[in-house]
Amino acid sequence: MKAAKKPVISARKSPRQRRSTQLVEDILEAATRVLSREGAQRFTTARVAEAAGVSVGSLYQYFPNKEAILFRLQTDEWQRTGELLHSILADSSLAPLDRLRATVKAFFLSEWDEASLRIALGDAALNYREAPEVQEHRKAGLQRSLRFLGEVLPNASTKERRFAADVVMTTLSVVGKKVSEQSRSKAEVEAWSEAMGEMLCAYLSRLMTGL
Amino acid sequence: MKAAKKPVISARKSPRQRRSTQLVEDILEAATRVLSREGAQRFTTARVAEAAGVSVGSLYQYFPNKEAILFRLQTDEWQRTGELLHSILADSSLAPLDRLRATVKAFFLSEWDEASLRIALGDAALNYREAPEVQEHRKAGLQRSLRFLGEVLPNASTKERRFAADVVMTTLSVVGKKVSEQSRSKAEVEAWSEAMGEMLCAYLSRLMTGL
DNA sequence: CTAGAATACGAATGATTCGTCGCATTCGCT
DNA sequence: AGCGAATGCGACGAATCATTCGTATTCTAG
Repeated sequence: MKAAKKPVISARKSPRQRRSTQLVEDILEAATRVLSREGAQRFTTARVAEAAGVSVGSLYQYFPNKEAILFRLQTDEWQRTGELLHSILADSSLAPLDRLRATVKAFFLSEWDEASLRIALGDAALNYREAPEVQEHRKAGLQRSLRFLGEVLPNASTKERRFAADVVMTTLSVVGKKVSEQSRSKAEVEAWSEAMGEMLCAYLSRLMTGL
Repeated sequence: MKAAKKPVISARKSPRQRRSTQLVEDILEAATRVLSREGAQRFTTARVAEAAGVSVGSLYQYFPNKEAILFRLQTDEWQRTGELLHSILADSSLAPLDRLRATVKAFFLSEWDEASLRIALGDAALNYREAPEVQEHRKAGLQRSLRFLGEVLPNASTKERRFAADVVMTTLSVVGKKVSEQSRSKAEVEAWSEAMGEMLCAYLSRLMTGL
């Protein structure tokens, strides 16, 4: 794979007047619609602009390129899901492993009911896979799950906990994605979420006793 | 996602003379090189043809379109890996769960040492995700793993075994892909393969006792 | 009210790519 | 050798896109 030119992914300039603020919102909303309805392949600046009732030129006033729009959508999505999951994982009214099960279920259902958007976002992510911004978000997500693992594996070293967190979170996200990709019924998704919940709990249980 | 025009993925015509047989081989070999070196994004018929020392026109004599070449590469890959994994999973000189561990390890290492090709093939797969041919291969792979699950879960119903096989195989393949995507050292990949081996074994063990 | 800044527009540009078609060359066979 | 079929060629048409830039419109401060 040859080195590609470095992509700019951050925003171009901030809106200063009210109309332009609205314009950026319109663009993001339209981008979501286009992405979810047409798929990553057909996500083009022209289509987004049209769906937003805005001209391409205006779009480029606030986003340096197409990827920036996609990355923004992805970031917002990560934000939302991250908060959802973390709130469940931190809820101390349940036993730790039950929290994990609940988290898995919530995640799978959330992926499921926005499947077309999530799938398209995933497809689009190929374009900025190696961007440092992505690594940042990944690390941040891992960080947040570390508190939970401290609870479950109090005797493990930090390194071991980091690794376990990585394994659990990666498995969760990647299987969740795959499952929602194969458009299944809600019942099937729930069955999968239970299976994965059990699998992850079984793994952690083994680590708990085995360390 | 709007419906796209149906893609033709099978071969166009079979070579009849020796030179054309050679030509097809050259094309496939070149396609592998291009895909692995340039990535899915830059995989174009022109580049493949040039790398093969062949004209685009000739290429289109034997492949109806670009996807057909990619799908052929993917199929060959599946064939090889499928056989590798199945041979390990069926080797009765080891305890079942140890066979599973060995399978996981073999799979992860195999993904790892051809990472750039596997990644690019995965990226390219977006274009024919829903093609029936893909489902076929998926089903076939699942089928082969069922014998193993019969050994491990003799008391489970066929339905339960099918589901468990799906869960295990999906998790395996999808995590393996992700891990090799984040170009890691061989040692890291081995650590992951052990972790996933343990995770899958822990899951199956729980099913064995829980049913 | 008005000037100048901010914003919006969208046609034009340049780059890529897929797949085809008419013609040239080579092969296999008698 | 010589004929018809198979094979190989690569310029070309058509399509799609990302991004820019000159111009028009709208806002805001004074």
